[in-house]
Amino acid sequence: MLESIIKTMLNLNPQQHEAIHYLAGPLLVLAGAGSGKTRVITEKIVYLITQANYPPQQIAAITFTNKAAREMQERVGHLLRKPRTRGLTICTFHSLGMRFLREEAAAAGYKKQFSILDSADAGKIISELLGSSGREMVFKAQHQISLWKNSLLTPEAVIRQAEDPWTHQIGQLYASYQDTLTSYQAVDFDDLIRIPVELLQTDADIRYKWQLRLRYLLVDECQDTNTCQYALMRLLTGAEGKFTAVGDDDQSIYAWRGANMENLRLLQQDYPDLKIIKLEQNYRSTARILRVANQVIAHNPKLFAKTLWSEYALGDMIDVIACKNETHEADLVVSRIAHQKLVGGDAVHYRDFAILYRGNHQARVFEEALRSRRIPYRLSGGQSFFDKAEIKDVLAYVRLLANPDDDPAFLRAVTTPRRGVGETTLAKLNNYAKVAQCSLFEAARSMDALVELSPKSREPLMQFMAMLADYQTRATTEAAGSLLHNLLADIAYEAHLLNTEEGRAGEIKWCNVRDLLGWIGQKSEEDDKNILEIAQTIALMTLLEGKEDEDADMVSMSTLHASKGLEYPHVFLVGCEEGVFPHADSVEEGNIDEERRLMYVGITRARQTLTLTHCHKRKRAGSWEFHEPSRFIDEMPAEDIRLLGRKGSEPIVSQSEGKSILASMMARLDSLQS
DNA sequence: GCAGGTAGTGTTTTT
DNA sequence: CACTACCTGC
Repeated sequence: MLESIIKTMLNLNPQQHEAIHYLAGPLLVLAGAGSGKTRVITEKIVYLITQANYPPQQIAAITFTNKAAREMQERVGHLLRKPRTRGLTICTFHSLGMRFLREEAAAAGYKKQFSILDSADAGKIISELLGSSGREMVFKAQHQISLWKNSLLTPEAVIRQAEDPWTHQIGQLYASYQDTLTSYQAVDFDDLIRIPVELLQTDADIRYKWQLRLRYLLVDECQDTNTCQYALMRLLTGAEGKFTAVGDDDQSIYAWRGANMENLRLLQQDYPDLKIIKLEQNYRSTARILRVANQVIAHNPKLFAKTLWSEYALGDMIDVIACKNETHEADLVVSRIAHQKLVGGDAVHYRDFAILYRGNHQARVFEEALRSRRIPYRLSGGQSFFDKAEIKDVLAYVRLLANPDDDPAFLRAVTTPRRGVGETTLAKLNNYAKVAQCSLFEAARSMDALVELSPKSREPLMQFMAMLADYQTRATTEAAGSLLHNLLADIAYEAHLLNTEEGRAGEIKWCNVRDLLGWIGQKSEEDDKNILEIAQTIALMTLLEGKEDEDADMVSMSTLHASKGLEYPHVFLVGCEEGVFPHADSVEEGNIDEERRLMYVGITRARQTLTLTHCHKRKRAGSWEFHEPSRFIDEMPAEDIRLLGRKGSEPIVSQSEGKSILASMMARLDSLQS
C-alpha cells in the first residue's frame, strides 16, 4: 500500500512534488493545460490523509462541475481504500453550499427542506414579476441579478447605488425576486454560495464551527471563481489560509457568469505569504500542438507568464479544412474519423475522437452524420437529462413533497397531467395567496380560498391536495423508489405521456422517467436517504451518475466549455469561423480575449492530432450566412498548419504521411465501400 | 378548461 | 428551421 503510493510519487516532476508536499501556508499552483493538475490535487489529498495525518472529514476539494468532482473521487478511490476516505468532501462549490445551507438553514431563515430552483424556474419568476416584458429583457435581468449576487451586492445596495433608471428598475426587480424566493422557501444557484458567505461573514459562531471543521481546502480551477466563491473560500480557510488553489489564467472561460480571474492576483494580495508554484511541463500533447496553443494565447495579455513545453516529438501537422457548409463539414469530419479508425485498426478506437464546438446547436448536424454512418457517439453537455420536460414533471412532484411552499413545483404538478384545474382556478388561488401572504399550497388548503371556487373546479383540486397529503405522510417512511412509482401510477403519468406525445416519443419519455425512478431508488438505498433528502441533491445534478461509462467506445461531442479538463488523441475543432468562434456577440462586446482562451482550451485538449474546420456558409434561422475563417487560425504559426479544401484543392482524407501508401490504399478501399 | 393550430421569433458558453 | 407563445374553437 505505502509502497505503491511512494512508487506513484516517484515519477512526479519537482514542481508537482513540491506542490503536493507544501503545507507551510497558502499555495497557488499555476497549472498549464495537461500539466498534471488533477493528479496534484488527488495525490495531495492522499498525502494529507496518509502522511500529514489530516482526518479525511477535515479536507474538502472543490471543483466546478459534477464531472470533475466525480473524476476526482474516482481517482482518490484508486489510491486509497474506502475507510481511509470516510468523510472526505469532494464536490462542487454549489453542493458544498447546499450542504452548508441545509445545516444552517435556520440561521438563514430557511427551513431544512428548501427547494433549489434551476435557471428556467428562476427565469419564469422574473418574467412574471416583470409583467409583459419581452424575452430578451427577462434574460438580461436574470443575468444582471446573477452578476449582482455573485459580486455580493444586496438589492438594497444596488438600488442605493443605481445611477440610471434601468439599473434602479432592475434593482427593484432583484428585491422582489428575492422576496419571492424566500416566500417559496427556495434558493437559486447563486444563493447556494451567496447565503453561506453572508452567514459566515455575520455569524462568528458559524464561522468558527466551519473553520474548525474544514482544516484544508483544495480549490480546482481557481481562475473560474467569482467574487462570491472566492469569498467563500477565504471565509472557510480563515486567516491561516490552509489551502491549495489550482488554476490557469489562460483557461479562464467563465467571465460571462461572473468568474473573475483577477482572483488569482487577489490571492497574492490577500495572502502575502502565498507560495506560487508553476507547472509548465505538459504530458498530453505533441510539441506542435503546444507550439500552436502557445502562439495563439500569446496574443492575450498575461496575468502570470507561463509557457507550456513538452518532451514529446513535434508530431503531425494541424489540418485546417475549409468546408462549403455545415453538412459538408459534418461529412468531412465524420468520414475522417471513420477513415482513421479503419487505418488505425485495433489501435484506434472511437473514444479517441472528440468533436468540439462553440455552441450546443452545432451538434445536430454531426449527430446526424454520425448516426448515418452508424458510429456510436456520446453527447456531453447540451440539454441535461434533468431538463427534459417529463423529468421536470416528475421532479415537480418530488419537490412539492419536500417543500409544499415551492410554488413553481406546485403549479407544474397541479397542471400535469391536466386534471381540471385551470387558469381561472389558479388565478383565484394566486389572489388568495397574495392577500394571505402564503404559498399556493397553503391557499389551496384553506377553506376560505376554496369557497370562492365553483364546485366543479374545487373537486379536482381537493382530490389533488388529498393525494399530496397522503404521500407527504408516507414520504419519510416509504422507500423513495416505490413511493414515486405509486404516485406516478396514481396520476396515470405513463398514460398521460403515451396519449399526449406523437408516435414513439411518449415511450421514450416514459423510459426516461423509469430511468429516473431507478436512479432515485438506487440512490436512496445507497445513501439511506428518503425522497425528501434526495429532492435537493437532484437540482444540482447534471448527468445521470454511473450511466455514462467511460470505457464505452464512442466518439465524444462536446462544447468547448464542457471539454475543459478532458483530453483526446484526436480532436476536431469545428465551426472555426468569425461570428461563430469567436462568437459575434463576444466580438461586439470586445471579449475576444476570452474567446481566445476558449480556443486555447480547445487546442490543448488534443494529444496527437488536431483538425480545425470552418464553413464558407451556414444556415442560420432559415437563411444562409457567410463566414470568414476564424481570426484564431491566422494567429497560428503558418509552418504548423496545413490548409485543406481551399480554392479547389481537394481535401485529403489521409492523415499521417508516414504510412501514406497504406493509407491511400485504405482510403480507396474506404471510398469503394461507402 | 383544454388542445391544437398558427404566427412570430431567435440563447453562446453552465452550476 | 424549430420552438414558443398566444389564440381560438370545442
